[in-house]
Amino acid sequence: MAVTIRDVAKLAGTSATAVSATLSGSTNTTIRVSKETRERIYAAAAQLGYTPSQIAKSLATGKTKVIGLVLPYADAFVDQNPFCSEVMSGIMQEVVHRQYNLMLFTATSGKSYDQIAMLIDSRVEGVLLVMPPDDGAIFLKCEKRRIPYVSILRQPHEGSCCVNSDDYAGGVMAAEHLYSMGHRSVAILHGNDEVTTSVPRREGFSSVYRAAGIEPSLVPSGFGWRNGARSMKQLLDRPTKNYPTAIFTANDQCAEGAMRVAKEHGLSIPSDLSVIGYDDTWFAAMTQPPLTTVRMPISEMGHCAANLLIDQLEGIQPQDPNPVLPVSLTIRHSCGALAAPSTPSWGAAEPH
Amino acid sequence: MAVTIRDVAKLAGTSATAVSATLSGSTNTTIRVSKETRERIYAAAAQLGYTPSQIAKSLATGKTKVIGLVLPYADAFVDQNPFCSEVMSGIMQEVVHRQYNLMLFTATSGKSYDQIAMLIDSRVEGVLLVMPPDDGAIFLKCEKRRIPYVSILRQPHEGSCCVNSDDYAGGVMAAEHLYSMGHRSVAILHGNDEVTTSVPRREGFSSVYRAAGIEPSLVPSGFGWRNGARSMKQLLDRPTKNYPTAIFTANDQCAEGAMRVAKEHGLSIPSDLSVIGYDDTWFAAMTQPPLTTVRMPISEMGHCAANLLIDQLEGIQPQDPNPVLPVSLTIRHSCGALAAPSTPSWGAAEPH
DNA sequence: ATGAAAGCGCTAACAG
DNA sequence: CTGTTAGCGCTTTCAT
Repeated sequence: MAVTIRDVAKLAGTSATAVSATLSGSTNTTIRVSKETRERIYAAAAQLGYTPSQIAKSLATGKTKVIGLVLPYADAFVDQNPFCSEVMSGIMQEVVHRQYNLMLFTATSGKSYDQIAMLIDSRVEGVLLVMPPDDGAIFLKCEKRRIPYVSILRQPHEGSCCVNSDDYAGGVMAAEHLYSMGHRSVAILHGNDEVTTSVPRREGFSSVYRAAGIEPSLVPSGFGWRNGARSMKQLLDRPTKNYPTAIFTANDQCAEGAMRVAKEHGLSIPSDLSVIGYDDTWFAAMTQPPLTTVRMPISEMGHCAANLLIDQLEGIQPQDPNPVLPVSLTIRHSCGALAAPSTPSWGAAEPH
Repeated sequence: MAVTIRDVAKLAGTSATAVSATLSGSTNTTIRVSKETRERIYAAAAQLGYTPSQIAKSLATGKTKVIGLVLPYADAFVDQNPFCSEVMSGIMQEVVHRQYNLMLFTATSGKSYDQIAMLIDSRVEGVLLVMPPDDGAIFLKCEKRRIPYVSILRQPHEGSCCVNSDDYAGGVMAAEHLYSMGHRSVAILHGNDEVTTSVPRREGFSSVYRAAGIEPSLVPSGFGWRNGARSMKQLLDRPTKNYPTAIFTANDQCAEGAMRVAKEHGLSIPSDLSVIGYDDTWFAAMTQPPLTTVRMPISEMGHCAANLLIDQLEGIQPQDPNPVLPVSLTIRHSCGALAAPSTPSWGAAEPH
């Protein structure tokens, strides 16, 4: 069928071994081939249009050069959020750079994250897990089969790498920004606690306000725009004097939903209400007004995770098994200084 | 190392052949095993925690059950457009449903679409090509190596499947919608001609207006919001009487850019300007006002392409090698009837 | 109904 | 420097 290493060897008048050593570029062999035979081998290979069978190579070496990427499936998160594309993009960069391949596993509507575990087989040397469920069956599988894995967005666990960004610092940054602009009555539209990022973000945010004796108002929300819209409606159902002057949202989509409702309600942003998002995916620049948001280094996290995993596969000890990447603040136009410090009409801080 | 078929055979007191036949579920063998041995095999396999080596299986059978997905890389298109996520999602659905696996190949910033061709090897039984360059080296490679492929968004070519949606009809729908609302002076912010969808869309659109003796004004634009913004600025540089009352844009992002500029310029949408987008990704519902847009059945196209490819791999002749999926119109709030038919102040049709 | 043996295409010891 | 030999783990005739 296909042209094999032996066909090449025959044409070049040499052995399969020589061809293998020459063409596979494996360094650690004792095999050496003279320049001349090498030339003949190249020529023969070219003439025959030889392409090595990665499968046979994998079977022989036990290495596949393939890593698996497991993506979650949670409607709003995956479907309406550029997050996954962006991590994937970061991962891809690194994967091609280090000469690996990516195999994709997604929890589609039919299959849950755990069912995917079943699909991971010997073809995959290691896996990248994005937002894995904390108690996922997938971990057991990987451990039993001794498949290394690196998680993205997961609480650090003993004996495995987890790549995160500094959510607490992100919350702090957001709070400091709002506080410095004079906002004293603020609300947090936060994601649910199962998502690892939710708690530290709101803790970081709250810590700043608490230091000033203010307790931000907590509004359960989520990572889709509908969540933001719903939460904003709740906020607007309060008596006017309890309106916050600024809100810190679960992510950019949530911010959009909240802003939309606020605008429909006649508030203008940022003069009546400041809104700060989270993530800073491309979408953040698309809102109206463009969103001031905490930038999570998403593609960098992808890079980092891929690197960590491949290092592990190649026996390199990771410097830091649980890197926490820094976040930053991207200032656009959704936050503004409080209209006039003399007019605290919009509401006062909610006492603890 | 790993537990093999022979370990299972030994424990079950039978041969590798029997185990293979039992566990691989291959139908077309002459091998039969009695219920009893089968039981013992299952038990042994379970006890040992046996998992078959797909690699060895692939080497033996010549089938890998893996298809490759090749994604393009064009900044605005991939980075700021949910299109890729949505096709991928459609593809994944079908791929897992038909028990295949997906291997990802992306043109990252470093590698062009054609360089990716080099990476496609025997591990992949077939490939899915999204928006391939029309003269891509990848086609030659696939043909030489006899790897079946199916393209998404490519002009139909002899001897290969191309999945498209009905761009011409999409243009017609958009035009009819605007025309029926009274718009007589319209502009098309179109994508560049290299992208296969661009021409039929604007042809379909124009055909409707031409039938009424009106030639839409053509403004070169593109698939990113910046393109839309730039084109809108150009439009606004015209003398006021030449302003169109409605525009048909390259896609939803382009529409957003155009709307933003229009709004900044003091126009309100849709009362001063109607805007119609294309694609209807989730983003279309996020704009302000929410966008009326032509819905391209993106994930369906993914489904369709995956199906076509897998059919081919399994020797099933495709009904239609070049399916054209229907589009539809999603009406939101960016288009409105012309203010008053008696006030054609905004401009008149541009004569051909 | 079952097993032995011969590969799939490649790599890696080991001998020359 | 180079070739021979023996697998990697599975499937598949072909005998039994």
